[in-house]
Amino acid sequence: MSVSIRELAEKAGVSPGTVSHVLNGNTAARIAPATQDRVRRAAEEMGYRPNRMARSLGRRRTDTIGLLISGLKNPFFVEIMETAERLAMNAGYSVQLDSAPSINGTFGGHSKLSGWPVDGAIMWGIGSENIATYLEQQDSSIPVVYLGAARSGATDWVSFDYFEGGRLAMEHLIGRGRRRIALVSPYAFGEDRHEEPRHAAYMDACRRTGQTPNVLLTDAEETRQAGLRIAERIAALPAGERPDALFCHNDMIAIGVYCGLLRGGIRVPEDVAVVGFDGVVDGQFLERPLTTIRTSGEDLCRHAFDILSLRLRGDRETPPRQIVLPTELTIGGTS
Amino acid sequence: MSVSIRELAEKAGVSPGTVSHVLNGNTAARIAPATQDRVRRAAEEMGYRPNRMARSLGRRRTDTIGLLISGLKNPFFVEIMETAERLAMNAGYSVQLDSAPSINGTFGGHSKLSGWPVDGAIMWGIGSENIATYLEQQDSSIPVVYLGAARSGATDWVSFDYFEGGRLAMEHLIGRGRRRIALVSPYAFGEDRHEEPRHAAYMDACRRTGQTPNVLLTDAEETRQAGLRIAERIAALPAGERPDALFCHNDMIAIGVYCGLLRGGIRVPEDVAVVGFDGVVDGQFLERPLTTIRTSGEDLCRHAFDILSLRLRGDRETPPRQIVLPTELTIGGTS
DNA sequence: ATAACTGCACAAATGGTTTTGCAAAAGCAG
DNA sequence: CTGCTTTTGCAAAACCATTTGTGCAGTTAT
Repeated sequence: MSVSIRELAEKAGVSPGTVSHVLNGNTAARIAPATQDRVRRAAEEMGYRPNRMARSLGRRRTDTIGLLISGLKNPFFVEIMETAERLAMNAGYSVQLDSAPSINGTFGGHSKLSGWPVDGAIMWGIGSENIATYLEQQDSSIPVVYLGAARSGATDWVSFDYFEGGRLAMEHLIGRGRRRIALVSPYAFGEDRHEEPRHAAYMDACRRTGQTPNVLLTDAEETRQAGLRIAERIAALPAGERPDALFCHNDMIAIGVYCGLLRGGIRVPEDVAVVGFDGVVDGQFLERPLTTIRTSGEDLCRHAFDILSLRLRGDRETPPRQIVLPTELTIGGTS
Repeated sequence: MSVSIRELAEKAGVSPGTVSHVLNGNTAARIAPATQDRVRRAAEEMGYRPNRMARSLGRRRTDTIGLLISGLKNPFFVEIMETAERLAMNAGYSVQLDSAPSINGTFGGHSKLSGWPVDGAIMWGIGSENIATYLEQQDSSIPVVYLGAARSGATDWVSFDYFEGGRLAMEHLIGRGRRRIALVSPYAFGEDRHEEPRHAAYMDACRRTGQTPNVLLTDAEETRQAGLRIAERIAALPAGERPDALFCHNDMIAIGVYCGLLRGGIRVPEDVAVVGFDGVVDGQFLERPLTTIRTSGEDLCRHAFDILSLRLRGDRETPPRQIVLPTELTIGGTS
């Protein structure tokens, strides 16, 4: 058992309240320097650590932020996670991670969330069901910063300029003479995410260059395996009917696609060019680095944390911060 | 603000204690069915959720297990993490993740750990400093199951048969006629980890086949970047002085090595064979799947969790469980 | 002598759990 | 039916480990 504030108080010859005042640096309590010394010394000697449960209970805050993201199999989210962890630690917060298996995976009821209360949260804001479940468990008045998609209403969010990213990708492919570009996406048009800006950019570019849009769906998956399956379907087509370029919704899919194309005997980029999205490090460790639209998960998370810090410090009233971060074309060897 | 047990009790017309008994299914308290109904209904109506801090404080347990692992950039650890999360959730536990940036990265003092108390922990047992720091923060009497390395003393642990894995890798390479096999490892001999069984297996095989051992060190890193650098060094050698095979300490390194060799114009496996270790999914998404020694992070974690469950259920006295899991050679296209 | 200040103990509050105890109801022998 | 024991059902209180505001004795300043 660990040592309690009462034992420590006894050893230092003061009351528990005094210990608390000293150790929390409560200057309003005006504890004599000599007493402070005694308390601190005793705390050191006994290896006192305040019980975090009791402390949070009394203070009505946990010094913890929640991080709700969707599947660490995608290194993009690992980057966000590690950044959040780092920033939070430096600011004196802990992180409670709640990671859904996939972007569309549900937590299957609140029992699948950790359930620990947090002071605020950062969440990858796609699966609205997950968000609702999460907020239901938390005091719903905690500040939340959403990631990865523009949101309506007075919420704080940070996202990327996905439309511009899509435009960059399409421009690039078109500039390389591709005229039968297909989009590989987990999302069908008209579904819940019909506002997907990458789709819009794709459609836009098709229209401008007179191409017939061709969307290859991965059944809501965003994995390498899904990409692989898409590539197999493409490889099975007669050479004349194949797209000459694939704009993939993210790098995981693109990596699977790339790999599947090569295995199907299709040359990349000679026969089919491949462009991903996100700029995860994995894409740089193919024999040809993946052409991709780079986004910085670190920047994303940093901005989100800055906003959250602001709210946690009490600024609940200033207008919502809504940030759109730039994207950047990284030309690799697959296009 | 959320509703407290007192408010709920008032609404149901009972005392707070009774509410607690009902909601926790305390049969010893013999609450009349009708009263139970009333309480449950009121709880439902008011959306009551017990405050987890208060609950943990009173019960002296957190229903949370700690998971101390070393760097989710390596998908091997993601697999462990997700497994732990899943098993814990099903058993009614939450997971508090504490992830060091890398296997040798230090947390830099306890402020870098989340600091939330847990009922028990599973930890990847390499960095002894991290472990000490961690245990110092926790009630040191909590049960801990170590992962990934045999440990002395009466501790529970689960590991793989790394020596056998190393032997499999070396046999395989030797069977394919390789006679200038180098080991790529983050650990020098004689350092803190001089017991590293993969080294032992390597040395063993060298001795039996009369090869001169050749250990290429990555400066304690286990990343793709480190592997890439090793490959660059190899590519810079005159063809005659190059190893004809590389046995890499893990898949991350192997992927970097593979990639670097290709970019250096070296053919894999014709000029140099590459074998990894772990069997992470990333290795299967190179144009040639990586030959590797497959280990199941899921099995590892499952066993660890079983043991931890046992201890958490009160079995603290039975002899330590120490489990060594098998490894398996997966032949890909890089050897 | 009175007012202001100093330094700390004290106690209430946080939101639960769990043990104890007691009144009322039920069971049972006479 | 009475008087005793047992059982039932729940309130009450102690406890968990801390924070924080109040109050008060003792000291110093005016």
